[in-house]
Amino acid sequence: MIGTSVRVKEDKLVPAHHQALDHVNTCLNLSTSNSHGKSILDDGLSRNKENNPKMNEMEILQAELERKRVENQSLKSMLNQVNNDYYTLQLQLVALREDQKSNRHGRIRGGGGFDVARQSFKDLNCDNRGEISCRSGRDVQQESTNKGPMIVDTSRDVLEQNQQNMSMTRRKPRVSVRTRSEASMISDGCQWRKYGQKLAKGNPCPRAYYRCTMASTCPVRKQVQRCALDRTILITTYEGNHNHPLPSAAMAMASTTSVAASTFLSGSMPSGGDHLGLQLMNSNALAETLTLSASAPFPTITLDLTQDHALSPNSVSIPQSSLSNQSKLLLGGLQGIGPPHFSHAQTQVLPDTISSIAADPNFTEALVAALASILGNVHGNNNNSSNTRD
DNA sequence: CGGTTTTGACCTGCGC
DNA sequence: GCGCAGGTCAAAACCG
Ligand SMILES: [Zn+2]
Repeated sequence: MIGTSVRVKEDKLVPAHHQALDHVNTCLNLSTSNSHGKSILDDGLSRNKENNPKMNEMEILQAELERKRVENQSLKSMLNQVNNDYYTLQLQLVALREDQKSNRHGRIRGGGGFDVARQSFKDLNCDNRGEISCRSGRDVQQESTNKGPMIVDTSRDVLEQNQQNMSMTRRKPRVSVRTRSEASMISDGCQWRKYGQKLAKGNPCPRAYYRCTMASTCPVRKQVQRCALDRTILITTYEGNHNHPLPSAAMAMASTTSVAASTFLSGSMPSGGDHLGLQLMNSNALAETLTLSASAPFPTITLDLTQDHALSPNSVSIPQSSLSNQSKLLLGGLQGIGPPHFSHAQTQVLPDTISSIAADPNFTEALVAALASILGNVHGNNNNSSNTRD
């Protein structure tokens, strides 16, 4: 049982993060396990040298197997750690850049000055790392949207930001994923607890509300609802960023939603309107449609994974030049084509850090892995341990 | 028995 | 102010 789940996780992990694995390999000291394996190997050699060459060979293979197993385990834990760190750093980088930019251009951006990068940064602060102490009680506010401020910090800056957060609470970006699925919920690696269900107007299918239970203070929520027009389509909407370490299985989706939200909030929406859509092809020739919308009550990024194989890359409906850099960054990552190229006109807007993230193949891999896991869940079986009764 | 789901009540924002 | 709709709470039921 445990072995099975580990193997599944491993299969998902390795192709998605082989770059990270390479990186791990360079710094991982495997000498302990290697020498250990070798000593076993030598013992076997000395004992069975004359008697049975086949036995000898078998022991060699067994020792080799054992060594690989130990190596594999340490690599896995290492990879898990690297993934966690990577996700954390990624959030911090995006948020930090966003923070600097907003400091430069004044606190409130025109159009949609969403504050989630900063929020995710503070989410990280209330993580189990205590070295950053500038927490302002954001998650309290985010949790209790309508219950008034519960912060005692009297610093003017903090209060000002709190007020801004209050005004922005209703504008938290969301990342919506449309998938074809018979199951009640796509499995994204996280643990969720259902806390409500509503019949939304205009949709006979009820909308379910879930909250992340991997940490008691985690602000992440998601809504799951079937499409009214096509009930085979499952719409999963994520909101917020995890403030705790994630299992590798959940890392892909969390990274994608987090980066997508950060992408969206980082401003630079096309000036022509508050809604755009485009279609893209990833390396597996599966078509997705990405929609950014700021006109909805909540700014929402919709990732449409319901259209199979039929779309042409020519169907991009919006010229790339009208996209924000970060949008292109995300799309480039989703397509698995490596770092995107940016026009000179927009290079100024692009933070170096974002660029370096984009240039990191791990980033691309993570995004592609998210899609792969989603698609795997949709096209494969959709069993989710926490929702077997629906 | 602890965690999760169910479900009616409640809260809040918004349009009229 | 009122009604509506979306979202959340929390007690009870359920489950392993
Ligand atoms: Zn979480």
